[in-house]
Amino acid sequence: MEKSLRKEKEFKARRSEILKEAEKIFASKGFYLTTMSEIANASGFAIGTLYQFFTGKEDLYTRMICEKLEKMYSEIRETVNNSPTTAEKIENLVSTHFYFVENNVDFCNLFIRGEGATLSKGKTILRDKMIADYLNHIAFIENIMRIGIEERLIKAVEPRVMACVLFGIVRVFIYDWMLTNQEAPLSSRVGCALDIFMNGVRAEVPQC
Amino acid sequence: MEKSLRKEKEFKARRSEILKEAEKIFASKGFYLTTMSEIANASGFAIGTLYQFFTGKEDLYTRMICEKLEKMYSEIRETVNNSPTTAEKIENLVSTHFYFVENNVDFCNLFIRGEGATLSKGKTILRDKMIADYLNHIAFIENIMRIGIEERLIKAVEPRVMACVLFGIVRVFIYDWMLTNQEAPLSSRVGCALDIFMNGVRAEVPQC
Amino acid sequence: MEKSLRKEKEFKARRSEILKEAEKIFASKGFYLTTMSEIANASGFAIGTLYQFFTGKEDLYTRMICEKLEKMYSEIRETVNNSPTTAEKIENLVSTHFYFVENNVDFCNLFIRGEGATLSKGKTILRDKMIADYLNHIAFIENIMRIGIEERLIKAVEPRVMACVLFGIVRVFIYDWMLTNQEAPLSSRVGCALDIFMNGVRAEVPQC
Amino acid sequence: MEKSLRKEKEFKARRSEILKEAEKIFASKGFYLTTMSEIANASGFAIGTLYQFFTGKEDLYTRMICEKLEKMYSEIRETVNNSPTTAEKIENLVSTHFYFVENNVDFCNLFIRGEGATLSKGKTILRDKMIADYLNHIAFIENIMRIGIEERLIKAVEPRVMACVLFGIVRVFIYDWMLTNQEAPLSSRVGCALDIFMNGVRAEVPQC
DNA sequence: AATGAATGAGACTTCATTCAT
DNA sequence: CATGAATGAAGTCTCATTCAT
Repeated sequence: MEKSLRKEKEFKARRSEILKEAEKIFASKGFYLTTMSEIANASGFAIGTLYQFFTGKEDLYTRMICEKLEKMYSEIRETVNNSPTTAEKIENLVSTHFYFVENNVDFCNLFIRGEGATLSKGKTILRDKMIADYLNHIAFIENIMRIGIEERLIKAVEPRVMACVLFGIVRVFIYDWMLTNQEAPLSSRVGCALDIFMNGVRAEVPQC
Repeated sequence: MEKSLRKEKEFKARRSEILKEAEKIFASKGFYLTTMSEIANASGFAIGTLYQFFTGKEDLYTRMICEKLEKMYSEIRETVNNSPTTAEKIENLVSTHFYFVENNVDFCNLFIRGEGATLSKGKTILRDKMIADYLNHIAFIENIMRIGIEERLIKAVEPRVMACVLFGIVRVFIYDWMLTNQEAPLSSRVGCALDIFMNGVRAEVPQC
Repeated sequence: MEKSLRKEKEFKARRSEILKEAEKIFASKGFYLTTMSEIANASGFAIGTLYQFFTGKEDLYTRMICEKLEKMYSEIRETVNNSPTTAEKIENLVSTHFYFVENNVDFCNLFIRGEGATLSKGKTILRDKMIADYLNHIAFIENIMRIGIEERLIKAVEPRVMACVLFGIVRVFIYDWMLTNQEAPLSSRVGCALDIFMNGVRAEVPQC
Repeated sequence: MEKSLRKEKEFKARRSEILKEAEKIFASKGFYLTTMSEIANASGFAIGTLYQFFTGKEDLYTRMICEKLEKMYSEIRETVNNSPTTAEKIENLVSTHFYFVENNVDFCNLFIRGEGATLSKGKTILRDKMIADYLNHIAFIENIMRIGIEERLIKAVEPRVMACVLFGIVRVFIYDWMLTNQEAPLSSRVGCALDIFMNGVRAEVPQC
């Protein structure tokens, strides 16, 4: 019992180690230019050993992406759900996302690269998963919008559209930050992003 | 003279034919799962013939992407530059982009897939080109924002940020439309997108 | 009649032009790394035109070699046959050979490279031809040796062996000269080569 | 330790097996007409396995040639160096060379064929190596000549020239033997070759 | 007769996966 | 359970040759 417990633990530790190293290499070269042999080398295991943790290269890649995305989304959700007011929820939706990106630059590079929509011939598992994740996340934001509308914080237009816009703004800030590699941390842009989202860019019409 | 002219024309026509078919296949399977043999088959040429038009698979892919992007950006710019007012410029910036996407769904799929940032081992030509294109486009939008600020149409915050946001909104509308494949045409969302960009999502605070 | 004569002449001139250029390229890169396209370019004809003069790449190569070798051997033979004494025959056998090499360095490179023994799968035409040429030449020298023996200029050992040795000495002088690219002309070594051939290297035993 | 030793040994055995089979095929068809697939078949390995021992076809070919030449030259040198007198050194220089040829007919065919001076486009590694080997060997013989001169066995003309001549004689005997495929073993010609080298072909002038 | 674009067979090489040790 | 050598399918690209113009 104890023995099997330790084994279980060791197994997970090794698996994590592999995923960690794989992430770096995949991030720098993409799925196709990364070889199993490289991952084996980097993680200190033999090639054959990788196949005890994953059914193949594609599985390794897919799980790496999925587990990391899972982590990101759950972090965002948890923080948002724990925020008392809607305004704070919205703010944390953005700031947690930014925070994750800052701490996982390599991983996020994969998405700028964007690879992986279709890996092997027939399968679109990863593509489907990523679309599902997107739709899920949009639905999650949409819900917040809906609450905001009820609370009269947000105007009563299609909440889904607003959710998309917010997500689009988040994504473009990330994209721009990763490409331009600014000195300022991404998280310093939260206020800026939210201001435009909330108030738009139109100049204030002077009130009588 | 006449003869060489016709040859020139035929050459371009064949090259276009290849690019057209390659676009479809690349769009459906990505760079790596697409084979030269498939492109040859689809375009009705022998494999060797492809190499008279392009130096290799990578060249074929790169040129296909670049030429199409060139076309998109020039269309957008032309329309925008011909628009008399800033408001119209902004509107056309969005609508022309949407229009292009609607007419080039296959091609745009490549970007959802996002592949191609790094193709061969050392080269990042395509990646660099795409980043340059992005920065160029942002600069172009930024300029419009700047004019808008002078005209007091747009509020006086960093124009580059507003440019990014506008681009992000455009992109997320495209992304969402391509994933959900709505019945409504993408171009029907222009107004909606612009409204949020201009006015934000905040509920109107009732003025006393 | 006159017309066909001019045509005939033009045909030969073009053919020669092709062979001349082909020789240079083959000499610098060998048979396999030389392409028909290169030869076409260098000789100023279209690829297709080459096939009006030769049945293919192999034929072009084979004829180039054969005709040049033919020229060399006939030059040697003519000079030798016109030499009055056996001593002069032997001297000219060497000097004419050296002279040819000096004037056809490119061509001779092909033999240092030595390529061409077997070109296409089943055929050994060139190999056979070159072996035949070798044996012919040896027989020719052998005959001179035989005469020398009769004249008591040369000692009465197997004339074929002496022929081989003479040929071997000629060849090694050529080889060495081409590799070391000495400033001194190859022909300046004739005396030296012949001295060893005639007298050997043994120190003179002082006669009582 | 013991294990890795056995592995090392097995590795070398396999590598040798491949080289041995490759030698035969290369010898019969030359570098370009030999395919990796043939070598794989002949040696009983899969194509991919060849690439665990050699970086490519060219490497395989180059190493095969170089290692064999190395063997030949070291055999010759060892025997010569162990010979007490200069006369014996010279004799063994020839006889060991002949002996090697008799036992490596296939390999030596490659040199009659002579291929390999230039393999791939830019590289002349093999060519350079072979030239270096030639010059080395000539220098080695030259040294023996020099000693012979000191000992008054050999006459005092340029030792390098005599070295070349001796090498040329060796080579032409080999060449002739391989082409005519005589029943008599090559090694039976040592005396004959040396006699001409030492004494020349001139008829003895009858001493008073 | 001259052209040179098109052809496509076939070579080399890579690398995910397996399996005997 | 770990290992890593062996496998071989499959992809890219070259280039001699053909043939319509």
